Amino acid sequence: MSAPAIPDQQLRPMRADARRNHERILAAARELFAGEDPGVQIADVAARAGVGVGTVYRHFPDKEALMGELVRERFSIFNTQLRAALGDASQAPFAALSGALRANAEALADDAATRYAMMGGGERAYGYAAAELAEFLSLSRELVGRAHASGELRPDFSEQDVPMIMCGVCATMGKRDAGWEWDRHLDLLIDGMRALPGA
Amino acid sequence: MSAPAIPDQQLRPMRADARRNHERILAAARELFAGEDPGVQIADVAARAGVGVGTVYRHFPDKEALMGELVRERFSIFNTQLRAALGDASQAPFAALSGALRANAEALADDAATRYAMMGGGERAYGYAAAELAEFLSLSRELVGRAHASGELRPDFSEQDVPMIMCGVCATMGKRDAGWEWDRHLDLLIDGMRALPGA
DNA sequence: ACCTGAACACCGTTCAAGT
DNA sequence: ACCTGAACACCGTTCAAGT
Repeated sequence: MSAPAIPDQQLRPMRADARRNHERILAAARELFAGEDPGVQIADVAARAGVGVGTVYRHFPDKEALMGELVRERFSIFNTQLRAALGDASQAPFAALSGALRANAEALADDAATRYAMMGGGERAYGYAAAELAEFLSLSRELVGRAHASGELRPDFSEQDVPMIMCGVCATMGKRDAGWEWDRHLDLLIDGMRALPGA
Repeated sequence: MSAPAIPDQQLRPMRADARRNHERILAAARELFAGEDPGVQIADVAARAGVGVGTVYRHFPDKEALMGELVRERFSIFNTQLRAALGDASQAPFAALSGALRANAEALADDAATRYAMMGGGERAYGYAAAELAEFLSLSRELVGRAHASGELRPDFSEQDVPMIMCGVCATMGKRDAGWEWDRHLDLLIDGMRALPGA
């Protein structure tokens, strides 16, 4: 067996300097991916992190893996939000679902680096987040099921529509001079999710 | 003055062989961009078109310009569709707007190459389509205005929301194993666009 | 006028040498 | 164990030579 793809997840703890470098590389990637320049290079990330390029490749097998780690961490935070919505008994089921969508969208709107990774990392970047994606769908399924049971959600809405909505809204965030607002985009979608009053 | 960015639009007509090469390059790009491989190279496009790489660069100043031309042609077709919707007196205004959205989305769903150009061409690719984008917004404004006048459209909907919706739906098309359907995405948005019955 | 493709420049990735 | 950065490979782009 070769080294794990993401040393962060390996069984034995990393040496102190390696752990520090790992965090510095991720922090540098977040700073640079969030910037204006769409052509961020691994050498830039290494320089910003204060390490050699080889060290970046020791921690992340390729550029997509570095982006994939940002995606993975973001879905982990999404899942925390979905669990909070499931655990909050004070909200009606539809409000819990739509509120979780909005909270996740707001977090993503503030995180240009992860949007960069999500939009530009290719399919393989999502592969690194497979476990978190499966958990995301599972939690979505529970929230959607409750909202169906309460009759507030349109009958044909499925848990797959939760990531679909996040993907669509994410694509419209942070476009310069586009002239639109992502939160109104989400308003349209959430209103479209409601069960028809007469049905 | 240097040569125009897109020879297709220059004042004097191209020589017959140049025109044929121009079309062959675009056809090759469409075929390759629509394929599975996300890393299409200019050398691949040139080989498929049966020309040298220098010929590709003679017709398109860089890779983004080649993608931009696909975006430009697509918005030109979008505009034809919007004009048809405006000219069809048999439809109610909301149906004309939502029908045009759906027709354009269906066309885009069948055109993976242009989706590739739209998602991966960067902001500059849209610069090549500036005139068509302005026309798209102008036509959208008229369709949206009519639907507001008839009271069927939610009051805060603006013409900027038309490209926003197209962008969001486009981002969810053609994802392998994503488990969702773009046409249901559009259903949600169109239902969210309706004015509230009680308002 | 336009075409060609070898040459150049740039950037992702590797790996031999170092600590 | 981990780090470094020169070297390599690949691909976008240019340009001198050709038709």
